[in-house]
Amino acid sequence: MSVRVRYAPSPTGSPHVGNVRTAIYNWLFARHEGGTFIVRLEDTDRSPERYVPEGIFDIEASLRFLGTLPDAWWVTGGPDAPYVQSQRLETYSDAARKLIDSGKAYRCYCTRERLEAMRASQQAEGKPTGYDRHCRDPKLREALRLQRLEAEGQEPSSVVRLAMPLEGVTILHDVVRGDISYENRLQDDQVILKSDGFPTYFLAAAVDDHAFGITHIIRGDDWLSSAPKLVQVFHALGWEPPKFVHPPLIVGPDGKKLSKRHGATQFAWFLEQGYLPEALFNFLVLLGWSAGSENRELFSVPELIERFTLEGMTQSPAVFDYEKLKWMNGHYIRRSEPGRIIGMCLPYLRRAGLIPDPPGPDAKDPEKEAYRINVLDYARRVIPLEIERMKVLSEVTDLVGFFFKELSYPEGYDEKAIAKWMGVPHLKQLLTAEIEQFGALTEWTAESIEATVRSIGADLGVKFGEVIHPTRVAATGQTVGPGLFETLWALGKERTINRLRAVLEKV
RNA sequence: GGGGAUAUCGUCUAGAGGUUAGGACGAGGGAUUUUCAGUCCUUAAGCCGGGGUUCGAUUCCCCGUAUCCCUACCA
Repeated sequence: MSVRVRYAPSPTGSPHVGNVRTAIYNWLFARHEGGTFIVRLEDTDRSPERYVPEGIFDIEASLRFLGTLPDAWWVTGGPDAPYVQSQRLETYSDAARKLIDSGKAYRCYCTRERLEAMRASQQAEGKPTGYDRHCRDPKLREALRLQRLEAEGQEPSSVVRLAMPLEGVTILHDVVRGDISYENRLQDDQVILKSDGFPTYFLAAAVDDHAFGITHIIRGDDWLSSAPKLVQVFHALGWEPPKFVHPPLIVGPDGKKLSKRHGATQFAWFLEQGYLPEALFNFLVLLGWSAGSENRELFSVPELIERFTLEGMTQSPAVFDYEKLKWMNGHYIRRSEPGRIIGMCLPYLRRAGLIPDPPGPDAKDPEKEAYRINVLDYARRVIPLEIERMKVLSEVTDLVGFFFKELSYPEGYDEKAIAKWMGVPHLKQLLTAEIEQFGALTEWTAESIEATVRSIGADLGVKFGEVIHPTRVAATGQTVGPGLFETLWALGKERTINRLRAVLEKV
């Protein structure tokens, strides 16, 4: 039977990177096996604090960004549509009814108050917490129902609970962890249908996984403990559960499940910061999976599809190392087509106010032309010089800022840079000579600039560094940056001379 | 309190009875060079503890310890 896997996110906002990784694993496995990758929305939790309807767009965006497109989902539909659980409520209530009829589940009329009191006393006595199965007894259940009926004057609300077997064990066959057994008597009579008519995860997942013909459930390790309940729902419904695959959790530096406390974890943040899809993809895959003895960590997506097997899954939690991600992102930035990086950088420059917004579609041609020459061409000349220094795209604004900002000495100049180089004795002579000789250059190239600067240095009788550094500071306001000559070239003759002149006037 | 899982450099990991315990990020040093970055070379850094099994355990088993996860009308 061919592999069918699913990614089942909930719309709670921008996806957590852990979920993104789960999506990647499912997608890779499906692609490696030539199987089917299904994405369905688990929107059965309607409580306002957790239900974020717009989250669905973030989920879609994350899948598109990474290129892990499903074979079937709510966007394109598919043979098992709909792929949104809130649109399948009848299926779940049918299943619940079937379970009640067969005695595998029962209605529970316990109030939240009773449940809370029960839990409180269990905790106070140091006893294991869990539902006391009060309503599993038909007599007690009916008594409670009548009591509430009388008090409330109408049929009381109820939930449906799974009647867990009271004996025996549930064996979970986990592909990465082997067989795990759980004692049934320790499992709760889980609520499977809520009083609002929505199913809980356990019912909905079992029903849908069965309906979709899912063969492997690949999901985070945080689901491992509750897996026997899911398995029991399958059994109760008379179905064979899929195979389970529980990759390890992604944790923070403190070893706890990665969350906001550890820094940004949401997909949207990585997008804003300027992480490349291939870097995120590559990095996330390696958090819980390894290509074995290959001793490599840089893989293209096709290479990963080729290599991705469940045997490569690791089993201990992985700390999310932002530094390593940055390194990898820098690596991919450097290996990208510069044009692509430039295009991705422009929005950051615009947002930082370094370059203006492009003229609208109905702008006049001369205006468009001016924008192309003054803004785009300049950006295209300047950004490539900083590409090897970028770890994330958003850094571009700091990196190329000096190219765009208006500098007026000492405004905009780095203090330490001034202290170090704007007081050297030969400064005025140097700047004067540069302004004059640069002005006379007919060809403004890195080579011609270098030749000019070198000869000025020789005339002044100072070491190369003694002319390089002051020149850089005068022209850029800082001590770091790309090679001086390409920097001046990119800056342009006019801008360079203007800046040098402004400095000369003030020192 | 109960249950489950996990345990190799600081971090991600390779290893599947005998290895100089390998690679990567990060850190240190060096080279290149006009700075930074990059690139190249290089150094330090690890098998949780205790019992077994075995001629021999990082590796297999048990116990302990530690950590994490679950323990909701959330997923």
